[in-house]
Amino acid sequence: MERNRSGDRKSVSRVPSGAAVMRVTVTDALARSFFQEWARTGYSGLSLERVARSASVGKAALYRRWPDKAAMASDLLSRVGLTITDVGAQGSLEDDLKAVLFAIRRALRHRQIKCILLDLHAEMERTPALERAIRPFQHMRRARIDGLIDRAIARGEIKPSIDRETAADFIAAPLYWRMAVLGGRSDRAHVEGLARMIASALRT
Amino acid sequence: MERNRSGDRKSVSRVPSGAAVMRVTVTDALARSFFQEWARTGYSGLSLERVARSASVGKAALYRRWPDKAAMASDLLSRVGLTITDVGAQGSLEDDLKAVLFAIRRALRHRQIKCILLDLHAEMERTPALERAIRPFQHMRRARIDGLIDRAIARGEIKPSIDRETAADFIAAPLYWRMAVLGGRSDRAHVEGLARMIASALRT
DNA sequence: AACGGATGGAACGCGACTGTTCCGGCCATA
DNA sequence: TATGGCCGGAACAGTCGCGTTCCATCCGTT
Repeated sequence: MERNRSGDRKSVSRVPSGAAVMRVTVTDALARSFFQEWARTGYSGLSLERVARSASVGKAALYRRWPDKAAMASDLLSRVGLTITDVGAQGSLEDDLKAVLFAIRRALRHRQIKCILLDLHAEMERTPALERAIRPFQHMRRARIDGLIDRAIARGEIKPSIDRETAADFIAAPLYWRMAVLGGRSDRAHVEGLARMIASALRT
Repeated sequence: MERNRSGDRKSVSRVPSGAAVMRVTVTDALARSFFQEWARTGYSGLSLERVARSASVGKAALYRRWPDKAAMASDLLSRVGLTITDVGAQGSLEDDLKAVLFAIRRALRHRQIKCILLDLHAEMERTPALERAIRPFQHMRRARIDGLIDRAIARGEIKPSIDRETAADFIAAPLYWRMAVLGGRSDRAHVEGLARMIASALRT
């Protein structure tokens, strides 16, 4: 085998390409393929070579942007973080809970997000870089739930002495468990029942 | 390179081995190494070659027992299932809950079990064989929780109209979320608070 | 209009894992 | 006591991904 050097007869036709500036379309295609492959194969089975191939992009273009898998994951995750929108304050604890739960449900309904989250939680134990990348998300979620609890305390709906950490666990966990871990569904009635039960737990 | 066939001079010393019956010690060593490696590298990064190596066992001995990774995982998981013991009925809903929660906590305290569970939940989405292997566990857990709920209904502590599925989610999820997903701790007081809050939610 | 760095594509050397096959040696069972 | 078939070890061919390097081409910027 020989390199395809000048002087060789053109072995196969080549598609034109290139410009003096990184093209956003290439970066976006790589990001899309990265998440798609992540959901399909899991993080540890994720091959950057395949990512580039499925994005119809040269491998060199990928490695010019990110040095390795962990850096790529961290960078892409941090970008997604920026697009998260807050849910406003509703009138009561139960309505606040419903708003948060519906937001969680909206995310977990996407099979891709569900798979990546499950995989991420498993991989964090082994790849500290991922844990660092995901921390901002956890803080954001925590802050939102703290706000929710503050409002409920101000309204007198729950006691100020509540263990906020455990309260936060109660809000996120059952829906995640049902949708992500068990792979079940969650309709409107389920979310409303959940909100009622969580509210009852928090009032304890 | 040549095979090490009869007639060659002994190239290196070889440790004696072999018998006409599969040795349980070999099977056990493979099982131990399998779970150890699983926790370390995750299912998809799990190499049977490494499993055999770390068990100090020939690769052939492994492949003589199981045809591939999925079969090995299914078989070993089903064996572990047999060792699960039931927790007896306590006097009240809250005490029943505490018993179940302490059992869950005991399991999740082992880093190895925690890692494997997280990984399993992520991998089930991709490897149907694992889903099939784990189903008996889910049924077992479900049956136990159904029993707990039946007793509480009989005592009049909760309504017979309760959504048992959601109730089961409430029992398992918060502790799993805290210990496995977030990597946090759970002391005795936490479990007791959890039991109180879950009981309150179930009574809704 | 000219520049220069990005582009798709191809290949490289390396290392790892897979599933299989062979061997001589050994020992639990019948 | 005889022996069948398991044992560790080693090698195999094949596949795959890694991270790098080269090329000729192209086109957004200045």
